[in-house]
Amino acid sequence: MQLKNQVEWALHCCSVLAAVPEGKAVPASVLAEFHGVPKDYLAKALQNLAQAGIIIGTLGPSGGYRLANDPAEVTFLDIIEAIEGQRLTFVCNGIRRNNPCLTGDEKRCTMAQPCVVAKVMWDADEAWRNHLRSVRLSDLLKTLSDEIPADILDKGQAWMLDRC
Amino acid sequence: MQLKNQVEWALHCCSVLAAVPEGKAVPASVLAEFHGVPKDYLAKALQNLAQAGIIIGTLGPSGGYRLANDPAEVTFLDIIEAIEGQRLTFVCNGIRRNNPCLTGDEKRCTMAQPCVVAKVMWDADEAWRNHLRSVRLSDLLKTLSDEIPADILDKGQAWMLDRC
DNA sequence: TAATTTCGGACATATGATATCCGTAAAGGA
DNA sequence: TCCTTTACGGATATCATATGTCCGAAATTA
Repeated sequence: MQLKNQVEWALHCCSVLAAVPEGKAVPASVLAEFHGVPKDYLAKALQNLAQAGIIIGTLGPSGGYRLANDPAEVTFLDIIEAIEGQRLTFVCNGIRRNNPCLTGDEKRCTMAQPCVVAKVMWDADEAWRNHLRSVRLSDLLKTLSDEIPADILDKGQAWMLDRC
Repeated sequence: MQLKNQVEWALHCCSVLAAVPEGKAVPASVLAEFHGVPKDYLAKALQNLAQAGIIIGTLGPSGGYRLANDPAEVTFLDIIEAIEGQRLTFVCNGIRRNNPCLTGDEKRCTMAQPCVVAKVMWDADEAWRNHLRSVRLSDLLKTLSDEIPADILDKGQAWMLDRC
């Protein structure tokens, strides 16, 4: 079980877009070059983010992507679900249904009334989600500016603006 | 991102084995029939559990699988890791390495010093693991005996003992 | 000895992740 | 208006992993 590489790309891209000046849009090709990942495949991830309403794509020269909302409104979970979809990591195929000794009610396993195993797994899933929901893009920016010297960040800024 | 079906099978199988009387061993074929899953493929999952030291397989007639330890010693995480392996759900490919504006130290992303993104993801992963570590096979048995009428459980018991 | 069982390996198939390519439409600049 | 740039959507190819099956070897018991 492993998250797609696109998740890593999407998170870093959103982090970049959150730091770009208002009104500027960054093309997929620039984001791809910046991160050293294949442009066409990254484009798919960005399209997913756009469909989820996290970023907005604009056409034409000087077009590209920008954040749709304030960085404080975007959680890690939003971004991850845009890429991975919203299905849970554990799916209950209900193999208790085949248990020759259970009857009717005991066999059921639904979201509302999960079986003993599914309940534990889904609770764990929820713990994962809760943590990801608690971290916002704005938190990421803050940590970045704490960890990375300002002149380095400015250099990145400049590199980016140079090609938008 | 989705856990293998084998995880569901392994959890239910361990739950069954935990309820089997001391000294009895249950063959893979019986566990497969009980749950209605393909015998040969389930066998692979059981082999993984055996290699992880969670269950013990014995050869020959009246052979089969039994729990290696007390149900109170076995956590959900133990079982899941036996099937899925121990690698984290998020792998950092370090795309910051390709960032043309970072130098030396800023590029690194290790377990000891994760980058900002990896840290959040790995913390979330740890929250997931912590929950799974907190639930033991004995807890499962307790919940089962609370939820399922005793006569049904006994029926399952009997069905099982009938073919071991 | 014969039947049963785990064990390990080899193999086949299906599904999803990764990646590339192309045509279309929209928008901006010359 | 024309050309370039860009996102968008679909089609396709490739690779890794999950799923599933089969077989022979070794061990154990009746």
